[in-house]
Amino acid sequence: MKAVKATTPMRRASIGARRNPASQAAILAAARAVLAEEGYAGFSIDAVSRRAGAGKPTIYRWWKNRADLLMEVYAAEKAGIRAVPTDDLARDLVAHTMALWAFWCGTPSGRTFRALLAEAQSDPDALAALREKFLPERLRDVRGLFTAAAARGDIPAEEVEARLALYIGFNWFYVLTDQLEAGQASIPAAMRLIAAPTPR
Amino acid sequence: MKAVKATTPMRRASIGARRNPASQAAILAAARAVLAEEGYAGFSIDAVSRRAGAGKPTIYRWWKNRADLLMEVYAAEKAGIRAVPTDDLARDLVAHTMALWAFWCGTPSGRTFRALLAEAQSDPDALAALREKFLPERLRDVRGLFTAAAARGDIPAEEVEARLALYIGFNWFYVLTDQLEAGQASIPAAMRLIAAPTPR
DNA sequence: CCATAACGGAACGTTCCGTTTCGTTGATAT
DNA sequence: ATATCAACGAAACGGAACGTTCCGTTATGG
Repeated sequence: MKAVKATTPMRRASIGARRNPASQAAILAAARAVLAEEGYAGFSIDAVSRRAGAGKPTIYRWWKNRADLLMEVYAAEKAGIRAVPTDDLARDLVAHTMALWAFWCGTPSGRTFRALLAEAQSDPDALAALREKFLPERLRDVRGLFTAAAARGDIPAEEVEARLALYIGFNWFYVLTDQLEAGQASIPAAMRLIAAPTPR
Repeated sequence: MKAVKATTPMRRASIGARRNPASQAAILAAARAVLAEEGYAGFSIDAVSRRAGAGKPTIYRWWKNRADLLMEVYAAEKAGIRAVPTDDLARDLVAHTMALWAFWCGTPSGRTFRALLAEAQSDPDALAALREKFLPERLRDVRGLFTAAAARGDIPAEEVEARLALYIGFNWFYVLTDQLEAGQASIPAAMRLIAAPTPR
């Protein structure tokens, strides 16, 4: 008789001469879980591979490196945090910031984001991808808040970049120091300054 | 006959039953050099050890881990970038920011700082040290600029934290994305906003 | 029906961590 | 004078992770 249950019951074998989307999904889910439970320190390809019940070659068949996987984990998690401008930039920024921080705190995404930024400091390719692809995509909406305000004449158009940098940096500071909870009190004042009408 | 030049000529041997400050200096210099030439990616204890001509145990005799070494490298490099308040917060901030960015660009310190922030994302001890010791020390001066402005009544005292966070984040954003050069143009506008007089 | 390619698993060689062991060195205490 | 002691550089350790390469299995598509 053939070996009883020679293969583990839930094994996700080949589906033929093409990549199995179930593997991709399982790997993404495993990466999420590892980041949620272990943080960036425990996030290793081996750990994800083990957890997903997938071989490492399968991971590298879908993503070219760790940073690439991290970015897709983040993108996949990012629920539809949309930001549509009203007529009050400060109010829009406060609302978006609260939603973003809740997203960072309530999902593994905060940790994913921190891992991403850390990875970009040691991997030039990751930094380039972050700067030229990831950030522009992620910041499209919030940039829209500023350009809309500039279009209304509420802020000078030539200050959009500076104000956007202030906004991004503010968020990064709190997430990178793991002080999102304690920093919430600073949000309204900070957003009021960032959204301040053109002075003088 | 005994082996001619059995020991390398420049070897830095023991100086007796006490730690050799020359070793510490050599290690710090080597760490600087590695960071300058290889960046965070090439910064390994092994590389520093090789470059310094020092044994790894000697490194760990002086510093308890990589993050600890990184922080001392940064502290050792940090020339006296002092910030003494005048009567104009915006002007003080612009001046300090220009000096800081020049320091980050003109020395390995920018890379050291990025390495430090990255290290803190995977090492909880490093994050705690960053938050509770490194940052308060490094930010004492710039915090002084804000409290002085608050004392003058130029900004509300209860907004010091929010404005400081805006300031720190602004710098972090540009250094972490390696955009210090391109971002200089944003400094004046950003500092004007951060230093804006209490609204209304 | 057979070539193809992705699958999970295992092992590869490399790199790095932080630690241990070793023989050597030289200031200090006896 | 000499024994003690701790730090020194070098080398090697065990463990972990990287990214890659094989392997036998699987099932599709030509």
